Amino acid sequence: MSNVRVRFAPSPTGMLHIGSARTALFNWLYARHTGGTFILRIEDTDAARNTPQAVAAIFAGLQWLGIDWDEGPMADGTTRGDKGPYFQSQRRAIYDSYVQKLLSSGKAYEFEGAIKFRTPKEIITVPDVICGDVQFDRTQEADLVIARKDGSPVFHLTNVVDDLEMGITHVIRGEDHLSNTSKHIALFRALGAEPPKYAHIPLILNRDGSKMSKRNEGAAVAEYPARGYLPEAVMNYLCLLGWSPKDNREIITMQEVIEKFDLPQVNRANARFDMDKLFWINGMYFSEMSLEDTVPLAEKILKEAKVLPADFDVNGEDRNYFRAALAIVKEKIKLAGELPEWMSFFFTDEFSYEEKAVAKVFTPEGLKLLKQLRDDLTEAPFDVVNLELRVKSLAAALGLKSGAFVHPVRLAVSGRSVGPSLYHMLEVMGRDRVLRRIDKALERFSKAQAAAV
RNA sequence: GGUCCCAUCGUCUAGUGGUUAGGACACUGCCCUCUCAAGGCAGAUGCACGGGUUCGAAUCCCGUUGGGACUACCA
Repeated sequence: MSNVRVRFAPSPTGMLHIGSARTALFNWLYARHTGGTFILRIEDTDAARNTPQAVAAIFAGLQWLGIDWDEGPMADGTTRGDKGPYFQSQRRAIYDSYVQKLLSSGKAYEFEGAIKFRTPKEIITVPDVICGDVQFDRTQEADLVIARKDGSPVFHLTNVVDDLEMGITHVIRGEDHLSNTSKHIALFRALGAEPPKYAHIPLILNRDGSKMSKRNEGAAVAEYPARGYLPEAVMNYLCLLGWSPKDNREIITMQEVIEKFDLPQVNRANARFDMDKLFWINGMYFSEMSLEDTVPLAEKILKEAKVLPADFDVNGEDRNYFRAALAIVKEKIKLAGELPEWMSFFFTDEFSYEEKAVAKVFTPEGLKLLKQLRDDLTEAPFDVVNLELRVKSLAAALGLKSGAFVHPVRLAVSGRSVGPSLYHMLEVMGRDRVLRRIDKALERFSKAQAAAV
């Protein structure tokens, strides 16, 4: 156990921003790397934004990502740590006493009802672990308001007081706070305390370089589980924004990152969020995930998409069918969010047919071949090996490529031109379902063609 | 406007004076193939610009340009 104490201090805004999550991640990594303590503190002094739901969004986001904290409020309402309370809204008396202290030492004064900090007019150097020494000329700066007319303390004061009271050793936060830091250092000094070490990490921008605000796509952590992303993938991707294992690897376990992570190696340039790369990383994790681990995830997503009825029991009588279908689809996709689109036809005969594919595949010739194959499928064993054998020998006998049969069948049984491996799909669906769907397609599209002629 | 930060392929990055500037995503072509993925192979694309320093600069310095942050009695 080292004496490192770092904190993540979000304010409840109704969502956990992906950039905030990355800040939390880097604090967490540093704490775990050094064997220090990771603290969660809720900066909820803005009463307007402070709702239980907004705080819950922070807990939910961190928990989903797998970022745990050693001190602070827990999601179940309990508190860990002896430096609390960890909600700023409950620390008013502490702030008041510090304001008083500054007032009585003459370092603050009343101004039209508010309290101003007599900012030292000097050049202050911020020794930043990531950015190096950064100088701020405060000789011309106006004094800083630390308490409003109504007596409530402002951010700069509460932030400094809490970091001081909670024994924070390293402040790891977004670069947007770099220019605030000279004020914070001045406050620490006025309070007779040594400022913590500072590490300002680069910001995450949109793909086009603009600021990622809460309304932008991908800004809210909650979007990721909703879209079927895996927390391990999001964490892995976030680590790669502003930090690198430096050995040309993209996929890396949190255990390894914890071992290698350190502050001086963090990049100084802002990074842009690339959803394509996250998608790819997610695919890497998704393909490594066991089928059984995928089941609950698939169940949730398929039920939300109404592909499965709400009372569908994944361990009930359709257990094997569900798993078999999931297994052959899983290896074709990168994201659980693709599951509804890829699996809906397994569970209903009432699907639509891709129009372009119909025009291309259900030609008179295509339907003739489909009929021929259908009649060939009634007797032979209905398994992958035999199915493939039947299709290939049938095609060979006619001097055709197997695709001549494959495409019409795929379209007939799924309505799609793309999907899982056909022979596996047929085996999973079973003879009855397959024949039924082929007959249905045959009837419908033969009639349509007769009518067209 | 002022202050501060930043600048290697489209994007994320490796690189700390001497490299054919490496990897990954995305992109293109080919192979494989029942489609789509995966996989394999090949390819295109980059040191923002201009000055220095140096025998030698992506690497160090200055300037320009561009991007970002801050500039609240918000956090």
